[in-house]
Amino acid sequence: MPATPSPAVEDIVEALRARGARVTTPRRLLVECLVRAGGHRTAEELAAEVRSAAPDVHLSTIYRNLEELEHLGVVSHAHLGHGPAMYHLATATHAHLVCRGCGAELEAGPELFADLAREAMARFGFQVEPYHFAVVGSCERCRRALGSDPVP
Amino acid sequence: MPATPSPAVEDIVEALRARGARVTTPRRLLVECLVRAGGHRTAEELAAEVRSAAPDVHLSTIYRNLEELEHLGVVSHAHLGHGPAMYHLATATHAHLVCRGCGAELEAGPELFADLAREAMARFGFQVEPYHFAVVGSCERCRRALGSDPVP
DNA sequence: GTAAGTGCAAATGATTTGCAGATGT
DNA sequence: ACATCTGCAAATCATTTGCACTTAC
Repeated sequence: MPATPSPAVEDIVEALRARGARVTTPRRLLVECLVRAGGHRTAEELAAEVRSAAPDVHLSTIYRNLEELEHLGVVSHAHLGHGPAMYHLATATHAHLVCRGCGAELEAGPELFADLAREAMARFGFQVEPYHFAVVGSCERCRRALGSDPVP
Repeated sequence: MPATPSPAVEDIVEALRARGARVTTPRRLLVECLVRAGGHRTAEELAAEVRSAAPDVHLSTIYRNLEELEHLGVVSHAHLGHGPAMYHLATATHAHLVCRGCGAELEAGPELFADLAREAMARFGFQVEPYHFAVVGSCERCRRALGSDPVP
């Protein structure tokens, strides 16, 4: 009973079918969750959301489908810290600044990495994808709280 | 029987003692390994090296000591991919570019992140430590091999 | 002597895998 | 029909923790 089948959902389902993959209930529900979520979710969170519509869907099914969708290029995942990976639509890709002190996450667009990307390409022929891992550091508040780092 | 007690080892051992920590055999051996290694090592690799001198040292002891040394500021660790964490002396800190295709690692100095760091500070008051996670991307060879990415 | 450190075994958390049965096409 | 998917249980991998025993100081 999902109210409004988002257009994006149909596009993705279509891509799955085109690939010869089958469109099953758990798979469709997962895609709907990802589209509805917008931002990033852990596999466990996605499983919980999917289960609210189909209680028997197993975590391993979520992982298998996320992997499938990742191969398809529809989904990607990022590691924001020591916890579980975060999954999101490839279209919602963005970099993260994560504070080591309080865990706060800041989102940043690709511009932040423009210079880094250019340098890496010029010096190493290396094409940066700055989205897979977070950039760790400390936010203003935490630096003040600790007071240990004399800001350069 | 370690041949030449590196000066750095003694400095670190001294710092441990100053902190009230005890200087045990596994601890001293671990510090020696880290100094000798220069580059990064997994906990498992360090355990293997330590065991060649003291066979009963347990992995958990290695982890506990790495944590201790990290609190002391002597050691830090980085995540270069989906495998285990890499540990190294804090003085040997550097950023990594890891190729998603072939796993090749390139080391880069802090200059690569100068612009990113400045921007993050200016825009978010966020102090970047670009060493905890690798920067993922693809090296020239892999991009050519796949041929899929028309380089911009 | 005594608290910090150690070895071991068992727990944890995230993710993966093998397999028998269910299901989309 | 038949391969693909799924649910489940068990395995794996990196890391952590509880506990009784050692050891540095």
